[in-house]
Amino acid sequence: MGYNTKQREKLLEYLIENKEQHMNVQKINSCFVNEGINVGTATIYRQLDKLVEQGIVRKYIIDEKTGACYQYIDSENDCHRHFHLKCTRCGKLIHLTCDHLSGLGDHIYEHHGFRVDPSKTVFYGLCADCEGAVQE
Amino acid sequence: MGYNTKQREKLLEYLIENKEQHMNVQKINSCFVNEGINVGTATIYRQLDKLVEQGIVRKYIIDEKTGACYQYIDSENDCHRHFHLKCTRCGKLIHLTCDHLSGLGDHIYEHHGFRVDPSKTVFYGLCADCEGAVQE
DNA sequence: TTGCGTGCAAAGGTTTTGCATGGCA
DNA sequence: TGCCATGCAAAACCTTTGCACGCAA
Repeated sequence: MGYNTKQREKLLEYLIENKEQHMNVQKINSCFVNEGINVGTATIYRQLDKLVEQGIVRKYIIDEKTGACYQYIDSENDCHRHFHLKCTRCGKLIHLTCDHLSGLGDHIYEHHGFRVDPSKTVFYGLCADCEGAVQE
Repeated sequence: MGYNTKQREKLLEYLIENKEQHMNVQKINSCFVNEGINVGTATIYRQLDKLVEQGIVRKYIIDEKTGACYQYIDSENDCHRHFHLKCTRCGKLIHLTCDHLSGLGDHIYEHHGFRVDPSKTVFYGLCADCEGAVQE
């Protein structure tokens, strides 16, 4: 399982504190800098890889430009069917909870033989605010 | 709509010729080199951006490491009404017309106030063939 | 003590940008 | 002619890697 270094602890602690949001390496890095914690970027990447492999953290590919995002998997209310909605106008990212879309992946798999990967799939469209703005 | 330069024509021609598969900038570039056509990489990126914006080409993020892929949108299919499944392994694009899914957009709109645009939304995952191949 | 983890810097890759030139309309 | 498009090179960006050192167990 690997050593339990203080860098790993700090990283995990930070991800748990921010488990409602997506974090990328940039955010993590600047937070550590602000708090005076010195953790090399390479270490962050290497530890994140391990955390993902161990099933503790989930990695999302939402936007090629901002890089990969990471999120702690809260075992109490985690959902593998967690999808994302991204507004093409304002760029807002909305997390869609599993209750509403549960069964979507199953349906596509059972009826169409396709195994959807929610960590890569993003629904594009207009959020409520932007749809109103466009129609005016 | 912009000028109709010979670089743009060559690029579009090439994408149409290969409309069954997705192409990345590297492939496009080396093909042009082989044919003795000189088109700068920056131009390819800039033209692809425009083609995507104009709805002529669709852009895919399959894998963060290999970079973006592009594919001509075949206008014979009515791609505004159905969803698309993209296999991250073989690149196959599946046009999914399904009653069960057509209610999906309505559901998301009614419950989350988000207007999904099916022509821009792609489900990433593994097709039946590739899922079988991976498991072996 | 053993060997994994770390930090730094350099390298890897894709994509973007600045600027002078070229070409479409 | 006016302005957008192009080409080249440099830069920006995220991510990975090599290597010597440090630290957990």
